[in-house]
Amino acid sequence: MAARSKTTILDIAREAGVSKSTVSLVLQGSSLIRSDTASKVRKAIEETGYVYNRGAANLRKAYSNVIGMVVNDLTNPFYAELAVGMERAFQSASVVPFIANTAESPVRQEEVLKSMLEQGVAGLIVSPARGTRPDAFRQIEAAGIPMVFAMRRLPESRVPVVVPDNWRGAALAARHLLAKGHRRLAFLAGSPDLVVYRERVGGFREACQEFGIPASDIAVLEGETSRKGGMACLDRALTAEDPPTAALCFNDAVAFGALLALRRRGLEPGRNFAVVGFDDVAEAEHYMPALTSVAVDTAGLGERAAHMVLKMIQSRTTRAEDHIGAVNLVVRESCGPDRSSEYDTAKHDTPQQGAAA
Amino acid sequence: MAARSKTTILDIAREAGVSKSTVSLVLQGSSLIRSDTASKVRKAIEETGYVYNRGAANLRKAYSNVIGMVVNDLTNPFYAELAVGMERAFQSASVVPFIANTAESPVRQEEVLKSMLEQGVAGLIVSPARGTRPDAFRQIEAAGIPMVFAMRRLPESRVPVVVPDNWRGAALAARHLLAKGHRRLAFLAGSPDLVVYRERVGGFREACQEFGIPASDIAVLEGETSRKGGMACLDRALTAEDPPTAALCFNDAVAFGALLALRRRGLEPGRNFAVVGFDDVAEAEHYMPALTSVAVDTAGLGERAAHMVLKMIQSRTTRAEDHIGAVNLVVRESCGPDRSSEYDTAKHDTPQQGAAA
DNA sequence: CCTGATAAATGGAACGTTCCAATAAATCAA
DNA sequence: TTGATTTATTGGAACGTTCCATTTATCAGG
Repeated sequence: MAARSKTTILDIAREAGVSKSTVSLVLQGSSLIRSDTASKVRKAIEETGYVYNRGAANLRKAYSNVIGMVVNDLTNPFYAELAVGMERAFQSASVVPFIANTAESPVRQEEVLKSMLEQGVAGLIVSPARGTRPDAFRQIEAAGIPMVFAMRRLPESRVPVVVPDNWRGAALAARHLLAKGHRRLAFLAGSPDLVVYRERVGGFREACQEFGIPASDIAVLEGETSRKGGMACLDRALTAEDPPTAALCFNDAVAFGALLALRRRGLEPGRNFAVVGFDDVAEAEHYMPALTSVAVDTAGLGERAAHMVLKMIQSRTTRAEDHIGAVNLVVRESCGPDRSSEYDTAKHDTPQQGAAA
Repeated sequence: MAARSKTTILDIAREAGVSKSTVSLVLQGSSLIRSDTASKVRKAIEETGYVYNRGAANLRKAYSNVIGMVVNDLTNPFYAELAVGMERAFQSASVVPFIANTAESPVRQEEVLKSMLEQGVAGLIVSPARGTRPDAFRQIEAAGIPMVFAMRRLPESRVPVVVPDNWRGAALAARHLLAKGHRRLAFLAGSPDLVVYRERVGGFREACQEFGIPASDIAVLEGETSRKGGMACLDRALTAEDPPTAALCFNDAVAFGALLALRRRGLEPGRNFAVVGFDDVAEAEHYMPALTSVAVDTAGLGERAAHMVLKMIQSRTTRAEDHIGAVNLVVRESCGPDRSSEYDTAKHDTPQQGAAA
């Protein structure tokens, strides 16, 4: 049914009675072309249903307008939000981001990266999958393609990163709990193969030390960083001989799981046990109880990463300075700051700006 | 720092002491090449850090291995899940899906589609943005590119669709509420510019009619299809002179909003007011109270859509039969099926399979 | 050792664009 | 009117691949 012959620049040149070069110039919006010829050409383009072949163009031009965005878990609203922030930045730069999901699989990640390379992306924003080998990006670096890591960093990598101030965020959260009088604390879920984890646990430990909490009174429990993992970790924490009274969770998903597990045990989050999350996803505000969490301005970080890679492309460099994003603790109800547990209008978060490290 | 000269097929031909044609053949895994020459070539590829230029290849081949996936709202976990289902299907077909987000903007959608066309996608899976004009896909259809709509359909379109059985799902849910004795019902959020909406409201009305409910006793309230919209709609519903006792929500996000609004008013969802959602996102099971919802097998539909477009590409057609996915009602706690409101171990959902229409 | 067949490798044209150098057309100063 | 300038337009050679038609190497069978 469809006329499956492709129209090229030559067809529309013939149609408009000009040369292919003229058409090309028009396509690029050159000012060298008289405006009446230009509109003649544009009309022909309109009529023939011509579609520009970017592959052919890139062959000659050696730079493209697509930027790859590789994320490790799209179903996590956190990463979706990151992606949205990036798109916002790209839109005004007339580049198109193509998103691909690795589902936390290094193998899949390799495929995806290869495909993006082959497609000729101008730059890359990557949130590396867990368990990524150090040499996974060798080829990209060799090709000199600008790349930045977002939200996650690799141990020994020279690739610039855009991450929140994990250490400070965790310390902030822990101090909040300590200031409320808690003396036996737990850190729930995550595992040390992620640098983020080490940073967050580091901040957590530091704050505990400041308050003179003996190491024996803090429990750091590894586990899956999901709702399920949170439930499991909390259960594990509470079965200890001398259980903690408060927990800092690796991220909000874990925190939601912890809250759920508390309820299941007949404990009331906020009153009997304090919970703090990390990331401050949109849902945190609307949870029951509303979750106290470390806000990292996800979309802002995404935007930042986008600008970074854009600038790198422009200045044809593969290096840039790391950006450590400010964080701040958004206090809501899950630590029971006020002893009332009414479901009144959630107090509006007034993000007191935190300084970057 | 980086050696910014690109290696081509000729470079590796020289390196391996063969012709470019041979290299090309090796790249395609042809059996015409003796295995020792092949491995010689592969070694050269390895050493030089060569990256295949798919743009150049497509120029000659006129078919590509990328499929575009255009979704209207990535931050909705529902669509993210859809995307994941699609990826699963594509992975085994060695095609790479590139995801782009339109954020419900027809303008952005146009840009994104144009870009994908230019990039030479072999096929397209689209969940159209709200307010998409009927001729938005004219160019794609003219180009004869296989396309399927997922989750949403356009009023007068011949493009094949993969959607859940919205009508039946809504009817199922409404009957559930009616069977529980509710006689004043509301349908919350959404608006008639979406075909999905009309289908769901249709099923809802049909069920009410079956039970002989007068039209004056059912309230259909339009509104934003978000948590916020849900809260607003519920508030609106309850201020009516003779308020409903149960609501079917356009989707789960709306339902979560409705539950929240109930709590804010001091009402207990499940006991004082029944709420049913639609889509059954992962979160529904873990909510408090666990949300009764119409399950649509999102990932399955995504997979289905992927296979559909794959098949269309293979058979070079632009037509296919619509797929209407089976739905079933997952009964949890938000309609208070049992009058106990304990937070005990959530009853495990036993999805009694519903037949397709 | 040759013949014919088969297997393996190759050169060249094409794909649709951009860009440079060159030409043609329009404009201007004298 | 003419040459000098400026403004518009154009052909042709790339870009990195595939694929067809050839050429060259390999191998049986006589």
